[in-house]
Amino acid sequence: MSDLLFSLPGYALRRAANAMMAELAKRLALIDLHISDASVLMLVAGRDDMTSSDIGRLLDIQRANMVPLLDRLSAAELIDRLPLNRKSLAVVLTERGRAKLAEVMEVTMNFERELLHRIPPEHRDHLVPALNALWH
Amino acid sequence: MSDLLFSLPGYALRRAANAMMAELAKRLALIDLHISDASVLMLVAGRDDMTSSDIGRLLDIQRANMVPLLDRLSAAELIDRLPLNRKSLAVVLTERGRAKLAEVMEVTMNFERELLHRIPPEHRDHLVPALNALWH
DNA sequence: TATTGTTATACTCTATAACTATA
DNA sequence: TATAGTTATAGAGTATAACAATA
Repeated sequence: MSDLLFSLPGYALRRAANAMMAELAKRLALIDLHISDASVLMLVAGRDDMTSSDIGRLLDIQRANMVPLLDRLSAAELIDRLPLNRKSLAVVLTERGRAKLAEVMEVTMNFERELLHRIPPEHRDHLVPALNALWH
Repeated sequence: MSDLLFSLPGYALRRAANAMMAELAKRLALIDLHISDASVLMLVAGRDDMTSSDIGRLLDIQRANMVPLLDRLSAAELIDRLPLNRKSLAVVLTERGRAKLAEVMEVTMNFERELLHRIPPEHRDHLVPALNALWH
């Protein structure tokens, strides 16, 4: 029964995700970002029409939980919020935000390359399609 | 750049794990268990020599965080704690714990079967080996 | 009526430090 | 010296309800 647990796809998925997140969080902490911060910076890059609600829907983050996240990015002067109309605000990168995004890209791309490299070649190309089938 | 995020293995891993955990948590809540509770029940099944520290090491849960978890299982009378020596306690299933384990197995096996079934056949057998390479 | 942004709140999971007692 | 069990605490992520203002 003990061994059964470690053979379950769900358990392997959980442990792999936890290990990956812990490692990525450490690397992003070196540039003073949370994982969700980095996702938001990548998502709004080159756009000027994404609202807080839009971002939340795309990243599966509740509207209410976007508030402290965007406050944090705003306090670090990485984003501005520009009125789209009298109700909505667009989240856009500042100059400093674009510079930080370049750091995010370097950390992320190195990390993702190392991640894939740990997977035996015969399984490598199957991971993303298999994972996407579980949440798309 | 926005599209890049959704193509990253790390991001797919995170979203797939979150979706899986949310679904599993819902099903286990129907039998009044947290995900970690179910893991512990499966791990100690048929054994009488696993300490809290042993379980924590195997499941990657800090010793300190095992305390409320085992207190919860103990309060539900699913486990007993028997002295192994004057320092350590073995976590063992009670009669009620063995009955609950049977429910856990039914929920878990149905869930894992459905999970695998969502993955296209050509990718299915690659998921667990790929995931295991990321944390083993 | 539905949606946006927000406040308040609570719960789970996780991480660290420190302490006592025993190996 | 190292390990087991525990307490206390803090940070991070997440979920829900409610509100005012605007679409």
